[in-house]
Amino acid sequence: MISKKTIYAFKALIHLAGTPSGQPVLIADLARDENIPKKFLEFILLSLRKGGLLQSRVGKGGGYTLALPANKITIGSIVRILEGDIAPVQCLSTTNYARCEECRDEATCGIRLTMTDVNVALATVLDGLTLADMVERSEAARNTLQNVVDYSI
Amino acid sequence: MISKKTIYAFKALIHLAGTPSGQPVLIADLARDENIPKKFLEFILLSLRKGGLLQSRVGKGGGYTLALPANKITIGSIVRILEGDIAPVQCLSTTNYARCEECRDEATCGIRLTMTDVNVALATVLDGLTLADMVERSEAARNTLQNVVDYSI
DNA sequence: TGTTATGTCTATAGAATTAATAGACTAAAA
DNA sequence: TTTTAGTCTATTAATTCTATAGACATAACA
Repeated sequence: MISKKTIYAFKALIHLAGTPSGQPVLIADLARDENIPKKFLEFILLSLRKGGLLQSRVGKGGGYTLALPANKITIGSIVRILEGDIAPVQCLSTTNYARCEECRDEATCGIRLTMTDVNVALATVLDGLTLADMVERSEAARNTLQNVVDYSI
Repeated sequence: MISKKTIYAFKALIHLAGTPSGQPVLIADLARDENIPKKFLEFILLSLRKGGLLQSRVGKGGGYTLALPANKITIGSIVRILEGDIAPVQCLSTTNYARCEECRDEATCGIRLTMTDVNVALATVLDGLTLADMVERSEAARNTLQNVVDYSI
């Protein structure tokens, strides 16, 4: 289950992706519009910036903008930055590897050998989806619904 | 990331799958052999029994056995019992659905529309793997390693 | 029948993680 | 040099996860 922190990040990124490019958005505005606790959002945006997904400018006229086009920002990269990892077991993590406490032998651990498949499946789907997908799918759904409404009038 | 509870469940189930069929295993033995806190394991085994994956018998000669052959026990079913769910967002859960707090409109939520793919990928891989895979892959790895050792002598 | 073995159940305590807040600091612009 | 806005470090609050305790119920067997 994805944490609230990551959901907040998605919301903020979607908001930024929908802002005319170059126009910085203030943390305060983002927090208000998306209903995210401001201080918590600060921390999230900072993580995303350090992760290379956002750019910021301080001072008047400052704020946050995407550092890349939305279709270059994968959902996987967002999750990795905020959840620390994607792997279902830490002994499978590349970014955050740790041996499992009581693992007698990693090479023959049935849990690990099976979770590898899960890890690959997750990484594949998460790295195949981007912020642009989030925006586009939402728009597509809105349009479809709009048509339904139009017809029904 | 999978919880310790679920890892303990895997270990216990693998142990049971490796026990001659019909032979009940005591909680105490499982706890000792697999290095799992006994009371915690009690609770885990109880959950698995209520979930239909284990059978138990009380009294002398009692203990736990698998309720199904290992190749009929999917990893997905184990995870669902212990983690409550598989879905990355609760609004996508079938077993445990809940509307996301601040979701304005579920039908057009970009997060939800994207996480659907993740949900499907996860369910597919988890329901395609079984306890038997865990056991077999471990054995296969052991055999391979054994051969390497043999050759090197 | 009663004694022992074993799982069941409810409650609670402790630890770890996640979510949220506070306040001082730094950088940029006008 | 004043105002705006992000940065950083600490701390607190809430929640979830892990673990433990103890009384209870059930089955086997002498």
